[in-house]
Amino acid sequence: MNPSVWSEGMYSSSSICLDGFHAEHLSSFQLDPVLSNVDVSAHKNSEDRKMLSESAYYRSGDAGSSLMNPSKDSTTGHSPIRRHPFPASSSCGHDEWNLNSGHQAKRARVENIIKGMTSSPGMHCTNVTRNQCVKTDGTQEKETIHEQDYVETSGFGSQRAGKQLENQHLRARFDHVDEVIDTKDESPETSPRDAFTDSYSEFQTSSSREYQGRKSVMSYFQSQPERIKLMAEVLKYELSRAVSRSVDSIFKSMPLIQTNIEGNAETDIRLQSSVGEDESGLTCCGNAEVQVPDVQTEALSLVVQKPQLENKFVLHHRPQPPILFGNHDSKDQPSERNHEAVRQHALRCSQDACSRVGPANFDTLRNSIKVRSKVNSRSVDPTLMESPGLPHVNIESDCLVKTNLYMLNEGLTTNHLKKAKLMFFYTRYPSSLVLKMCFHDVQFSRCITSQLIKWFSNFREFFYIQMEKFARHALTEGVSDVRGLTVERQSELFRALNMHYNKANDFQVPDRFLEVAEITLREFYISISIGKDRDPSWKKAIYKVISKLDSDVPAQFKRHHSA
DNA sequence: GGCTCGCCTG
DNA sequence: CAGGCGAGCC
Repeated sequence: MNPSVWSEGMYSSSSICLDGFHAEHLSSFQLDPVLSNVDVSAHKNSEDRKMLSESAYYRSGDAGSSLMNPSKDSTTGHSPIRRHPFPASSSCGHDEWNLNSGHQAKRARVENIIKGMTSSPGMHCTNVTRNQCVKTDGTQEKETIHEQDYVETSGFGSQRAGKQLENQHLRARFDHVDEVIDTKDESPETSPRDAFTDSYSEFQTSSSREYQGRKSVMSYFQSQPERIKLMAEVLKYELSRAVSRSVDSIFKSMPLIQTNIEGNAETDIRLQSSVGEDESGLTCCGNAEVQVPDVQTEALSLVVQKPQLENKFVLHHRPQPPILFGNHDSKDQPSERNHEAVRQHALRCSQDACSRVGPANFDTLRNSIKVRSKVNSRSVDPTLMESPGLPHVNIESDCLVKTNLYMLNEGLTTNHLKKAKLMFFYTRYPSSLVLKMCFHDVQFSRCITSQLIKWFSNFREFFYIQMEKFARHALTEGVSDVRGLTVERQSELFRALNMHYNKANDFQVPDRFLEVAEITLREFYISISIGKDRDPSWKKAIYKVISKLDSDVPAQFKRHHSA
């Protein structure tokens, strides 16, 4: 029997043309490893479903607030502690805020503001439009600033010009807030909100009779302690803004967590949709190597970037370096260090924010995050920014959730396994460095490393078993010339290997792997043919030969900023 | 002693 | 594929 005929004719009867598949792959290759895989939509859809369900879990607030905030009312979804002096059903208490309610209620509210207890988290002001309820609690806070302004301006009367300057300062500071207040359906006589809205205009046009009427009532608050409280409010607002900016800086650097921490379905959807609009074409990790028109498959791009998918980190990223704090030189920055930096920074920031901001400013912080999400989602519909059904999410829980979302995978996934199998086509004995390079999204530990090593051990085991089996089979078939032992894409041996390591058959197996397989087959054939297999350790020599045939793992498998 | 490897087993 | 085990290496 002709050995060359043996290798092909014996095993190629039902072979498939993988080269044809390869060409097909090339035609469908796209740059984006995560989003361009239209041909694997079925697979991706299942992942998306998982993502959506998991993100919905976060959005529901159950993950953050219910578990983490035992004080939350499980039936209403809102905190049972309602610090706002007015019930939500009264449109922020407008009806109660009348002249007859007296000064005590106002004082109580102002004192609450100063104490940072300005709002009930779940309250939604129904009589406001545009941006007011975007930041439900934050707006509430700003609204109270207007109340303060009104108090001050109403108390101004014919008094000091310095007080006027003070109010003008406040006017300029909160000028952008003025436009958010709607005064519909409320008469100026009975609506304190209207009074607040118009306070400055009334202040400037002191001929307003309504204003004059309120002035006499509000003059109660013109005392020095009230001014101090007013300034305290300003300081509190500044602190809130500073905290918000701090948090924003985190999310600018790590936008991928915005979707999940927000708990806002609209935001989530918009972020998802904006992904497709992102002209940068980069994933959150900014994988540059995927833009190299290398010969690889969609399956590879799926597997390589799959951890992001599994972690619901599907958001795109602007061109700036993704996750660097302090050091903006992304070159030669180990990904592990970047991730660790993110974790540490997020932890510090979140802990810092949680410890510094008062209970009221937690809400401001939360709303700042909320708005930031909208900003990044591009086409922002202000109406979507109102989320009446949005359950109150305990900001402290948010802090923990956010921090956890920064974490790396602490376990290997099935996609890591798929990736490892594809890597086996290049390296049978990967070093720990290569493993860390290729699985940079995994928090390496002894356990993880051992598992990866074990995987490749299992891969080798299967590989060598197949080699021995086919070598013995060739011997029984009477193959006498080792040169006739070849491994080609049509051969049964390759099909068995391909089925094991590349079950989906959508990865272009490198030719080098065929060469290595052929060498291995011949090594086994020779050893068996000369009786070396009687030595219990006869395979060791073969292993030693094969271990020297490893190739470099392509850049697609490695971290994005590795050379 | 810790680690890796291969073999065996489930 | 993972766990257990022993061998070998450093």
